[in-house]
Amino acid sequence: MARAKVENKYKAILDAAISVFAAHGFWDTPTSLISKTAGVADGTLFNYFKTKDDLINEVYLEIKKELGERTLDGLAAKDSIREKMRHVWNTYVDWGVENPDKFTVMHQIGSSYTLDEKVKAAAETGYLEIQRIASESIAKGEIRDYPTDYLGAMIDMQAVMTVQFIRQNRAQATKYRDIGFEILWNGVTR
Amino acid sequence: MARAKVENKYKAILDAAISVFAAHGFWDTPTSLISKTAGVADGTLFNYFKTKDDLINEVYLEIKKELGERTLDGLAAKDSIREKMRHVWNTYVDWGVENPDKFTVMHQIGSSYTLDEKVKAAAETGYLEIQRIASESIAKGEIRDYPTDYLGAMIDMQAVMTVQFIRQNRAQATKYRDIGFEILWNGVTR
Amino acid sequence: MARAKVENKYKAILDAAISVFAAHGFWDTPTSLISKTAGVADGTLFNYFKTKDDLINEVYLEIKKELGERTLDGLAAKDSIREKMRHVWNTYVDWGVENPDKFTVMHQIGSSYTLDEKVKAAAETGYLEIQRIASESIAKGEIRDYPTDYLGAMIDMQAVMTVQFIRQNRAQATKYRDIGFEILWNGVTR
Amino acid sequence: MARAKVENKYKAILDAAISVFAAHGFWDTPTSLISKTAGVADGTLFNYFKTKDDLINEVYLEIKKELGERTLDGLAAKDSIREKMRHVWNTYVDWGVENPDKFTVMHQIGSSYTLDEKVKAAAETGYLEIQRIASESIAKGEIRDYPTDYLGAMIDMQAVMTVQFIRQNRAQATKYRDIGFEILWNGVTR
DNA sequence: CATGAATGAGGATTCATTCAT
DNA sequence: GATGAATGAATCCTCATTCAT
Repeated sequence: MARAKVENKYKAILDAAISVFAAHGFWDTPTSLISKTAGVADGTLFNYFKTKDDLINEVYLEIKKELGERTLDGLAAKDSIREKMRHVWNTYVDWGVENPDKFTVMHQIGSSYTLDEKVKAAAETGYLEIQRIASESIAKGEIRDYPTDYLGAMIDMQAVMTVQFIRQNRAQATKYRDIGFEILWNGVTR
Repeated sequence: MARAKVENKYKAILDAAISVFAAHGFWDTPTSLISKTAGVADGTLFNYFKTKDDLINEVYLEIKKELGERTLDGLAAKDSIREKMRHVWNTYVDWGVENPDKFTVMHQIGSSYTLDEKVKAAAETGYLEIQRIASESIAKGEIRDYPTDYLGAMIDMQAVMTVQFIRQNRAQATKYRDIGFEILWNGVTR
Repeated sequence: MARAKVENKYKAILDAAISVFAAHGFWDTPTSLISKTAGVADGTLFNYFKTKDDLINEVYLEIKKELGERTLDGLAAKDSIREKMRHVWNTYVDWGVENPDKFTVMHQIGSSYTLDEKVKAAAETGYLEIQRIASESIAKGEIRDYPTDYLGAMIDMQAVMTVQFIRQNRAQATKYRDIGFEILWNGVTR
Repeated sequence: MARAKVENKYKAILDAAISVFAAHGFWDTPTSLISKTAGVADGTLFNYFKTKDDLINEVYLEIKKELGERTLDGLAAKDSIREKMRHVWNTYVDWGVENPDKFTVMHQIGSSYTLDEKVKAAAETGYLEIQRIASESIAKGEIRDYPTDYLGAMIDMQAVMTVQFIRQNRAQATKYRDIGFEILWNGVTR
């Protein structure tokens, strides 16, 4: 029970951070606002995260992990490379649309913050399987022979953009999602 | 010292800001570091930019303007849509590689800072011609019928990524630049 | 240090403010001087008062409250209007002589600072009883029919002046106090 | 002509200072606002007044001088002490009502600023004649034997208060002016 | 004399972090 | 572990004053 309470607080702080980071940007969000939002005392935050930088890194990692797991889920069941890629793409985009705060914060941190090397590495792990699949397909000649990390980054960016467009125009969600995939697919196959 | 080197100082501060923003991120760069780097007194910065926010906006606008002009230069001389697109792509990527600080800062601000609406609008103006060309080509059936702002954003993101890769691997500059264009072109045409 | 000497610190800051305000004027007293005088850290002041303006308002209110209570104390026991007025006058003047800093600061703020409307209103409350007594006496024809707020302001100003004179000449304290009252009484009755 | 221009600027700065001091208080009026209001360059102000403190002292002195002269004007023609006092009172109050800015600034500076001793002394000179008349009357037994500086200060304060009331209620100007005098007269005579 | 850009000390306020309870 | 008052370094910005033109 005591343990549960602790876990709750850790989670509460993380969630609060995501929510206020999304609203104000991590760099001008006071830790006190995070603790207030989480319903804990100012000092408590520092029992769970040594520094604010620690918290930022942790937030990033947590989001990445969630997204990674979600993306992998059901991936193995897909047969063709096209279906696999479609699966990855759809989960990514859908998750971004459903979790606007996490999505925003993930990219905000990713593009404007110098993450710990360890965290950066850990964040990648969830995506190794996808890289592996890509390599395999390249070997089979199914997709063009581009560096797999370049391909990974490309999917990422394309998704960011697509989600942003959908958010401004929810009605067109499916349309934008399909366009995005089409471009991607056409771009990488021959 | 009345009439002095006014224009110089404005420029000096702007350049200093770009350089230190690139190194530390705009949100934790003290204005005092900017003025020191620019070789002016702390207070002087505020003679040229009312607030730090003003400076950030101005930095963004200035960079966008430079890039816009550069991209347009020579564009009209190109005949086919493919050549035009190639021209835009190459100048963008080359500029990004040659101006790493400006490139970094532009995207850092663009993705993590809420710009003034006026600045946002002004920043677009340099890119209207490109949008116009895209529309024209879509009408002619040369490229697929995707929203032009979506296409614009895509080129932007693809370029960001490409520049980042090239910077980590200067030797492969041309290769990455070509791959990027190929993906783009294949993605957008049929 | 959680629960610590909270009340003490609030009081310490308030007292320090009064003391340094009296010496330098509230408008060119740095908050840092106040905190130093109070024996707390610079930042601590802002835990108790949101802004310097807040502190100024609070200082004013606190002084007014103290004076108001002091004036009321024993007032009801006096029978005639003359005795009541004499009581008010004496306490006011005596308090001013005994508390030169509070007296100075109260009038400095009162005459050169735009107080919060709320504070202004709150500051009045302690003096309503006096106004009531004045009204009553006017009704009974004991004192002339002048607006009561005008009468109130008059007593105030007369007291300020009297206290200033006494402070420059402590030996004549009683004499000035009596003269002041005499003028007042003669001015207001027929 | 050159001379005239200079005089104009001196006057312009002084007037500008009075106007903005009245609006914001002298202690948070930047000298740059004064020069802008006066229509001169920032630096020009310091050609006429060595420091801001100098300017404040000068402003005070100028106002006092004007009021002193105005009060004296026509005073000698009055016969009785009552008429003389009435004259002084009326001119003072009327001037205060007609010149709200000067009036405000004069008392703001007088009550919240440490004036140069020289200026303080110079400011008194215009009022010596009034003090002399008071002494004379006391000697003749026409008014009570109170210290003349005390009497002077009293008139001053009473006037401040009266003017403030009139300003909030212009319609009652004459009424308040008369009440004020009545109280004063009753207070000082027997 | 007039100008106004340049200066930099000073000042209010914020906020990550600590630590006694 | 939880708390939240205390801290003080750090930061943005202001403004009186100077001085080269």
